[in-house]
Amino acid sequence: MTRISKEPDERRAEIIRAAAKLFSEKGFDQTAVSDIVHAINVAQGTFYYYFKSKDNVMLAVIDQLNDDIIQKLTDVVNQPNLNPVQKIVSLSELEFQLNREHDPLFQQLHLEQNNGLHQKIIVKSIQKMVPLYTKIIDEGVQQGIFNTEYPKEAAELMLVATKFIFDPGIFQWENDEIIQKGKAAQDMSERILGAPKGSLGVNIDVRLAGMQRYN
Amino acid sequence: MTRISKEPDERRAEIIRAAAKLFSEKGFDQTAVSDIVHAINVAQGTFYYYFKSKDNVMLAVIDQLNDDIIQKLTDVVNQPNLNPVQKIVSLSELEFQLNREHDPLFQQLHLEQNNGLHQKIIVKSIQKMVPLYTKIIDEGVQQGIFNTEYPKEAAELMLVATKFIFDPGIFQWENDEIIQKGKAAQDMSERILGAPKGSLGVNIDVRLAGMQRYN
DNA sequence: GTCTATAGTAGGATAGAC
DNA sequence: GTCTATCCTACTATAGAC
Repeated sequence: MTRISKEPDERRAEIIRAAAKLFSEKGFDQTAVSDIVHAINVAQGTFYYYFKSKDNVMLAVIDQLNDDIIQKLTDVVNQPNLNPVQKIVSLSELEFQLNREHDPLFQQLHLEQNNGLHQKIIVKSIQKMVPLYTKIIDEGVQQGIFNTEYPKEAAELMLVATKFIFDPGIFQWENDEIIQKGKAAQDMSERILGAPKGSLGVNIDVRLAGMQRYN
Repeated sequence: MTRISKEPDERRAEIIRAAAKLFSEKGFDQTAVSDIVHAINVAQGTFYYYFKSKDNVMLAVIDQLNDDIIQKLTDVVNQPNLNPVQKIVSLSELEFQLNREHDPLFQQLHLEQNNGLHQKIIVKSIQKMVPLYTKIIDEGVQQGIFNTEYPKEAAELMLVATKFIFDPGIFQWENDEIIQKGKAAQDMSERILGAPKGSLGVNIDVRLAGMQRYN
């Protein structure tokens, strides 16, 4: 085969693009690395020159999508005319709107065999969201709406708990269990943040829906 | 090779034993299924007759160890002469004592490539511990020491958060971060359970150490 | 129902030439 | 940076023996 050299960034992007397409169409497990390289006429070795593993290219694909979402969520946090409670609610609503649960790409991750990859993606997503929630909680504390000595840890705990507990790939619950856990999450969030009982109850349905979906 | 039939349970146990030995000695990834079957002179087909996959036999190995631990923890919960706070502390102390973090078998699970398997094991462990903590919290509520409408969900939230956050295979923290998160965990646990501030602070050092280790 | 022997497939990953 | 060639090993298939 004739050798065609490209700019590293371009080649890398090319691989990601082809991988994303195939993962969506055929599924992650059904797509072999050889499929990806055939699609763009490069050798298997070239793939491994750019990516450590097949999992790794999936991570790159997801990262691109997530960066987009994080940017939009950041805009909400920086809204000057929302109070902290409104911001938390808006964040949940936006997560719900932007959720990719039904994107075939994300469906792949809920399969048992992709647990490891899925976990990495959840952890990355949490790490990006923690600063956003921390900032809101900090504001709330300053304004006397919330009361906690541990804003960052509270954000982490709530994010880790909800992302993992409500992920259908990790725990499987009945519908009534999800409703109960949603109510509990509201109660416990209020306690952790030192917010008045019921204050985070606005739009609880939307928040619940969001919890079950976003990864 | 001559054919030797054994009781299914015996054969199964034999495979688990051999696998545990090899996984400990050579590592999980470095042990091929062919190594396991050679060690006990059975055919590859026999292995797959008893286990669906290599991951699966690792799960069986870990399950055996965990059942042991759960039994001992259950004994603590059933101690009649301990109050709920003492029980929670004792449970943490015992988890610390029995922790297998330094067992080479468990070390394997913290390797990146075994994330999926590791997660399954954590989830299983949480599912077994939730009833224990729920029972303690229920007792505490009845005795007016705790105050929550969601004992089970509180147990789940605390377990999920601590097991995942403090697992070195999932999140990596600096020492000072761990200390800070330990303090936060105490504060948030008290809030979630509706326990007096500082009431869960007994032996915080031991609880912290436990959190970082047990999977 | 339990086990062997054999043969093979699939596909992720790597080494080393160019 | 790219390619060719090859490795490795989890897993499957099967046909038949106890």
